[in-house]
Order: sequence, then structure tokens, then C-alpha cells
Amino acid sequence: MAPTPETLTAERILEATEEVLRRHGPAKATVVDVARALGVSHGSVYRHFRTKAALREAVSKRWLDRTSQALAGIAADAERDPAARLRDWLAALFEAKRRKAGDDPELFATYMVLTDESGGAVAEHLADLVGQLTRIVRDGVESGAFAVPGPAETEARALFHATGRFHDPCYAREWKQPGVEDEFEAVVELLLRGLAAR
Amino acid sequence: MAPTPETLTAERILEATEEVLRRHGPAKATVVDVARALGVSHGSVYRHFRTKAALREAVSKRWLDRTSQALAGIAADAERDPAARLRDWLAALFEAKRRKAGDDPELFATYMVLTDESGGAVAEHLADLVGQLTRIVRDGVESGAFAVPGPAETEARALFHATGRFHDPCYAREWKQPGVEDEFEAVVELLLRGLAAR
DNA sequence: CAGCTGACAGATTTCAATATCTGTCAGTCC
DNA sequence: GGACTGACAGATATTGAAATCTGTCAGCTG
Repeated sequence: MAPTPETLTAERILEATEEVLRRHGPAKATVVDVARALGVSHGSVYRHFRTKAALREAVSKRWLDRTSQALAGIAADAERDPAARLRDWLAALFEAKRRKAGDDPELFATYMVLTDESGGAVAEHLADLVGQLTRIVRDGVESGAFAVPGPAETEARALFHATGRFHDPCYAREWKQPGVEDEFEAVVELLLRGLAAR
Repeated sequence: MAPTPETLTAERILEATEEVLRRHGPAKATVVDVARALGVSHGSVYRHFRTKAALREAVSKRWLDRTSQALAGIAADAERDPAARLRDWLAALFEAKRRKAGDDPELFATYMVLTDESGGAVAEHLADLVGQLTRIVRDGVESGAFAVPGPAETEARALFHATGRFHDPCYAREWKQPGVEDEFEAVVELLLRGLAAR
């Protein structure tokens, strides 16, 4: 029942931190700014997050989780053809990243800095995504659509690495260029041929 | 006949510049330093390179060309099985990059900064590498070992992009980690299956 | 006269003083 | 007594003046 503006919660602090990051950028966003935005002393913020790094990592985690959840639906849809599902999943990941990077480049750069710092949260996120891919590959192998020599997870990881150019932030610049769509198609087709049972 | 220490040539300037970069790093290497190392005034350096950026780009180009030439031999060896050749070529590229990054990380970081600046030289280099791959793919298609739906160059570009994690400097950190060899194998196997005629 | 020098203007970088921030904690307030 | 404050020490960032660098060019030199 506690109304938002009354109690100071981790959630409220995270929201304020996102806002401060959006306004000031990652280099100039301070804990004092966050506290000021919430109308409290910065000591109170440290009651909920042990360090500034922990606060920033929590913001990263929220952001990364939003992407994961959008894709989880495609990965889990066991009814559909695994090849089509894989294609859609990879395209959705590419599209999501590309839209984020294109719509608000400054905010995207902010999150790039944050995730660079947040080793743990990123590792978890990547593990989650590879897990989703593993599910699709395993479904494909079980249905006879795919044939792979080793464990499904090895193949999933290979798929993830091979498509890095279309989801890894370090390539964000290239996502604007004209030919990328075709490059993406070519890579995905090549990978699907490699997966297909013969 | 002109002996090295007498005349000031572009070549000598490039060598001195590499040395200065190795010593001082990319941030603190100045044209004045290069001139001092050569025992000339910095005005003389500008007689051979219009700007500091042009000088640095020339250094990048030399460095990139060394890598290209090492691989060209594998790509051009028309006698060998294209699949084996492709495997070797990709492994050689990975190994070369990994060795450079591992042996002298500081120097590698220097060259990462240089190539980041040198858009043109890098684009040429990448085009060269994709050209070499195209040759291998075309040979494979002609010999009946590979079957691809589109032009060989599209496929070559897809191969290059799909293996980015194992040659793109932005992943240099990961090349030290234990599992990379296996990750590389998994990606290459998947790609070769995608290329193979059935 | 071709190649080099060195002084110069404007741009960039360095450095040290100054201000701000992080993280702690004794104490205040419901 | 549990949540919050605000002063504090040490670490980090900002700032502006001084030093250095880039790129040019008139003149020297062999």
C-alpha cells in the first residue's frame, strides 16, 4: 500500500539513477545527483546499494533483462519450426539492438559504458541468451530438423559467436550502414545450412 | 646506392615512427619525437607526410599488410583441398592476431589505436582479406566441394563476419581465456558444414 | 635549386590548485 | 530502534594558466 513518493526503495533509486544517467551521461552522473533527484541525502542511497559500482551494475542488469525477456517468448515457443524460430530469434536480437543504438545513440553509449563496467551482470545476460539458443537447437535436433555433431549448447554458443557482428555493441557503428541487412541474411543462411539435417 | 643514414626517405621515417610509437605509446608519440629520433627538424618530416594523421595511417598500412601477406600464400595454394585451406586460413588469421595481442599487449594496443584512426587503410585491408577468402570459396565451388546459393564473395564476407570474434581486435581480451580454441573449432565446423555440398 | 631549418600562430596537452565526489559513521528524528 | 542526515577523510574530477605540439613558410645551405 505504501505509495511511491513516500518510502525510499531500491526500485525508486534505480529509476532515479536511470533518469540521472539519461540527463548527465555516465561520466558525470554522481550518487549525489541521484540523491538530489530523490530529495534525500546521498547517505540514504548507500543504505540500499553498497557502492556506486553496485548501483550502476543494478541499472545495467535491469536494462539487459529487458532485452532477454523480449526474446524468451520466441525461444520458448515449442510449437513452431525450429529453423524459423532461430531465424526470428536472431533477427529480433539484431533488430532490438539496432533500434536501441539508432534511436538514442547517446543513451546507448551510456549503457555501453555501464555494461563495460558490469562484468558479472553481462556474463549472466550472455549465459541467458545462449541458454535460449540452446533450447531452440535442442528442439531442432529432437524434431530431426537439425543435425549437430556435439552437445546443443556448444552449437548454440557457436551460433551466438558467429552472429556477434549483429548484436555485439562494439559493432554498433556498422548497423547504420546500407548493406547490413544483407550481410545479416547471408550469415544466418550459412549458419542454418550448417545446422540442417541432410 | 644511397646508404640508410644519409638520405631522409619515407621508409626511414616510418621505421623511426614505429620505434617512437613502441617507446612512447600512441598518445604521447609526437612528430617532434620522430624528427628528433632521426636527427632532423620536424619540418622535414612534413615534406614526406602531409599530416601527422597521414604518417600514422602509413604506419598502420605497413602493419596490416604484413598480416595480409602471411595469409595470401594459403589462399592462393590452388592445389590443396578448399575445405582444409579454409580451415588453415582462418586458423592462421586467428593465431597471428592472438600471438600479436598476447606477446606484446602494449604494442598491440598501440596498433589498435592507430587502426581505429585509419579508416581507409583498414577498409582496404579488410577488402583484401575478404578477397582472399573469396578465392578459396570460388575454388571450392568450382571443384564441387562447396555449394553456395549466391555469389562467392557474399559467402566469403559472411565467413569473415561470422569469425569476427576470432580476428577482430575488439575481442582481444577473450583470446586469452581457456575455452577459445574450442569455441573457434565449433564455429569453423559449423561454417564448413554450411558450405559443404550435399 | 632541392632539401632542410627554425621561428611562428593557433590548437592541443599538461599540471597543479581547487572543487567535488565517494563511502563512513556518530548522531538525529520519528 | 530502524531510517535518515550531514560532517568528514581520502580519492577523483575540474579548471585555467603555462608548456608543448602541429602545420606553414620564408629563408639558409650545399
